[in-house]
This record gives sequence, structure tokens and C-alpha cells, in this order.
Amino acid sequence: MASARQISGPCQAWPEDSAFIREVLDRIGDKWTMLTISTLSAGPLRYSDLQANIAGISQRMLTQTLKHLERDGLITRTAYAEVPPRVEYELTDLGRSLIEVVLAMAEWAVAHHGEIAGNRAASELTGIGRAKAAAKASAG
Amino acid sequence: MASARQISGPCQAWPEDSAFIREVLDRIGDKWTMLTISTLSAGPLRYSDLQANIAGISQRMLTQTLKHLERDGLITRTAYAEVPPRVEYELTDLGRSLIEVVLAMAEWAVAHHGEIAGNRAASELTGIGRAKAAAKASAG
DNA sequence: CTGAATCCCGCTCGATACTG
DNA sequence: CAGTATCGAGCGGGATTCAG
Repeated sequence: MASARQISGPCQAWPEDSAFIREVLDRIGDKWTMLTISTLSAGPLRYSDLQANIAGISQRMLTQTLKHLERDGLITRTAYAEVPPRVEYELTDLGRSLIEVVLAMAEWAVAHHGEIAGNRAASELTGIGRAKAAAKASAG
Repeated sequence: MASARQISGPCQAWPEDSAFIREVLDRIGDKWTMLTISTLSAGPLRYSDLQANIAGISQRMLTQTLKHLERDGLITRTAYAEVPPRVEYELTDLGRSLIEVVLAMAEWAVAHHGEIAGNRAASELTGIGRAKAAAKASAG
């Protein structure tokens, strides 16, 4: 997983990888996929547990996200013919491999979100975000 | 950057990180941000070079993406008062730190996109994607 | 409890035209 | 060359309702 290419120094761009970036982004870049995966990283969960844990997701989006993940082989769905019905979702090995990516993103976010917030606030003062920033400032 | 938490074994979910995941996803999970950053990873580029290199991006989206990136301190914008005008965009250190994340995603995509495509195709045959797959199958 | 189906709003994004 | 302004279609996604 680590360092198939070197990232330091002036290297050529990888145009042939752009398609893959777009592909993975189209797949996991939507609003709920990442959160669902990270929520499942701790172990199998039922539908209602997922909905409770993800906090803000609707049934529609949860169902849709789970379907996509199952279709791509990132999670498995196990339905128990009981009453009341019970369905558990669990990451596959492929899904677990994505956790590393999610984790890298999360760690980057944790490490830099303060810095970004600071930059953003500073930019609004210096006028980089003119249009919307000014509108919001005058509105608020 | 590496291993702030361990990822193997049954660990507790990190609900407190969900907000960060959402935050970074809202920031870099859009359609063009990642590609712009990866395109800039090779070095400074001008506006038109970016547009030519990203392939498919419109002026509107390019401008918007660049503005957001600049506002967050991920890139710098340098305008030269010449004729014809010239503007160069370059990653900041903060922006460069994101390349690792982008790279991790790209490598994951390269490594697994074939597997995912296979799973997806197999799922359609076994009927997991019933609704939409059936509709598309009957339509096509 | 676990979903499927429907309605509908808002926002994103793309195309176009215009400016400095 | 490097943007800005405006308009319109498409769809993501939330609330609600219905079914097994």
C-alpha cells in the first residue's frame, strides 16, 4: 500500500491515474459511504444500529449506500429469518482495505482542520472570499 | 501521519472523528478538488494549463475549486501583471500534505478497481442490484 | 425491525455569453 | 489569457408513507 510512487520533488503528473481517482471518488466520495464504512470498521452492525450511529442519515440514504457497498463487494449483508427481523452488515476484506484510506483521510483532517479553519477565517478578512464571504458577512 | 490509531483488530468506532470525516469529505470529496490537487502535485501551473490537464472541467468549476483551495490555504495564487495576463497556482505545504491522502486513494483505486468491477458485474447477475440493474438490463 | 416507494426541494454543475 | 455573471437541467437527498 505504501509508496508505490514518490511524492516529493518535481515528478510528472499521472494523468493515467486521474480516471482511477475519479472512479474511487465517484464511489466513496458521496455523502455517506465513508461514514458507513468507518462505522462498520468496529464490527458487524444491524441496520438500526447503523442508522443510530451515523447520525443524520435517512433510511433512504442508508439503504442506498448499503446497497451500493454490497454491490461493489465492500460489505456483506446477512438477513436472519427471525421475528423481529434482523439484518447485519459487515465489511469484507476489500471493505476493510478501504479503512486505511478512510483512516488516512481522517487523520489528515484531524491534523489539519484547525489550520484550514484558520486559513479560511484569515482569507475572509483579507478579501479572498469576496463574493460569498461579503454576502454572508453582511447578512449575518 | 501514520498510525495514530491501530486499524487492525476489533477496535471501537470513533464517533468523535465522524465530524472530521464529514468535514474533509465536504472539502475534498467534491468532483474536482482531488484532481486539481493531484494535477498541481507536479508543480505550479497556470489557469489554462490546469483546465487543459484536468480534462472535462469547466471554467466555472475550475475557478470555484481554485478559490476554495486558496481560501483554505491549500494552494497559492500568483498573478503577474503582464500582457498577456499570467496566473500561476501552486500547492502550499498544507496542500502537499494532502497529496499523500490523494495518493493513498489513488493506489487503493488502482489496486482494487478491477476487483470492484468484478463484484459489481457478479452482483448484477445474482440479482443484488435488482431494481436499477433490472431496469437497465431490460432497457438496454 | 427492515426496508421500498413516492414526492419534492435545493443545490450542484455544465453551457453560454460577457469583461478586463 | 483569466476570469465573472446568468440561466437551466439533473440529481442528490430529506421527509413521509407503505409493506413484509
